[in-house]
Amino acid sequence: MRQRLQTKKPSMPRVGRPPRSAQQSAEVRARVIEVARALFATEGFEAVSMRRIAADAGCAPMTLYGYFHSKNEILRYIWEGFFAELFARVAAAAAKGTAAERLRRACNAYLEYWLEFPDRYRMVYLNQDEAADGEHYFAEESQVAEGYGRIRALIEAAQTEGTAWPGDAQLMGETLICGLQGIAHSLITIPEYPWMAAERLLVQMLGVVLKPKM
Amino acid sequence: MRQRLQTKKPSMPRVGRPPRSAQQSAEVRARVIEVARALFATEGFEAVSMRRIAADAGCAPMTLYGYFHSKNEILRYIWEGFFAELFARVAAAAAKGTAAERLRRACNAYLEYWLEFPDRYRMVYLNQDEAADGEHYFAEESQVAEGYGRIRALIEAAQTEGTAWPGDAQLMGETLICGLQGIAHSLITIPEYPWMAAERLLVQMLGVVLKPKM
DNA sequence: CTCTTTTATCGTACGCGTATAAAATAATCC
DNA sequence: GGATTATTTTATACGCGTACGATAAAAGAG
Repeated sequence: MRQRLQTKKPSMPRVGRPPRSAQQSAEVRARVIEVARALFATEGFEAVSMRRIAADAGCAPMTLYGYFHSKNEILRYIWEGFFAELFARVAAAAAKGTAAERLRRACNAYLEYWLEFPDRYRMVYLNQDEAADGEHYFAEESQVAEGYGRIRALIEAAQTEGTAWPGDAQLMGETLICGLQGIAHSLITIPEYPWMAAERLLVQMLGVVLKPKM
Repeated sequence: MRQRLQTKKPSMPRVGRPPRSAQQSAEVRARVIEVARALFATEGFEAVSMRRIAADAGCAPMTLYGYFHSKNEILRYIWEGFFAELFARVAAAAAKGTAAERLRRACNAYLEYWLEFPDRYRMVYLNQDEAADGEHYFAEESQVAEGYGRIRALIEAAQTEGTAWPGDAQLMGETLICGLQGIAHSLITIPEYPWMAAERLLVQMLGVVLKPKM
């Protein structure tokens, strides 16, 4: 009943078909992700089936499950592209100027990105499923936590500039992020309500951090 | 090929099985909604199938579609109960005190409701489908628009009190609502991030409207 | 080569939401 | 009483995500 003892690492079988190399896996995954990205972009996430992705990728539907846990995990890989573009825009917007101006423009770029691509917003933020154990999550590590940190740094710089209110920069940053998120969410998911213009809401929201302009 | 001319109102057939009375429709709908509400509350929206609702309601699955356009429309009827409880709590919280205190407590009650029932939040705000023509939407009419109006009135009262910043009360109200929504959304959908306490985020967010306390 | 073992791929099947069309029902007309 | 007709109810079927088990493939062992 006991597993056969191995001479090398624990559970390294010496016989049998070898598992895919990391490179093979990465290649297949990359092809599937690219196929899925193109389909989702033109037809939308819900409208594209795993059968369709498999057909375009040249394999059987269930083969995809050897590389991804679920359709949603494929989507989560595609988020990376969204966030990369988003953060590139935000970084470009916040490249120069006073700390207050950089913060203002960064927030504006953030908001404009989601309002320009509401379908992407829905794919990311109206996603019901939460990642199961071992799924690719694309959580705080990498870009997102880094972006949050930059917000806080900008707030601290604005505070030393005298253009931001004094107070806990972390708290102010999280509040601002929630506020931006709420503006995007409300305008995108309740479009039938006659919201004020996003720029005006943003200016008002920035009041949690920045003192009013002269 | 032409329809037969009718003597009474246009398209009032005089023969054939008569349509359900409004009361019959209402009774069946109410029973289905109650059955669905109970099931959704214990098992969650996704986990409950139309077949299951139909079995509990004592009809064939497709019969439900004579009374509702979709599973999501059933859910939208159930929202009404959520919002009724929410607004009752908000109204109770805002019953007495200065305008600033009432606003603060109303916002706190709003936020606490969703944080206490995150599943309800997800059912309402992570809902992908938008209502098709003719579906029961539960949109601004009734309670929600009324709630928004009350927020604005409280802000105006706080302005005359001198406890709120001057400015466009409508703009400030929408910004505050977006901010509350964003706090709820972020804390509920990204629970793995170490957010600051909701009360602190709320106090900070109220800064878009209220002057700091002494 | 064949046998064994491990992994990769895929065919089949389940329950889902719901479109469609057949069946049942309830009324009037003759 | 049929026969007709408008409406309600339901049986069937489709494509979906994916669990499960069968099959194919790739390696060492003999």
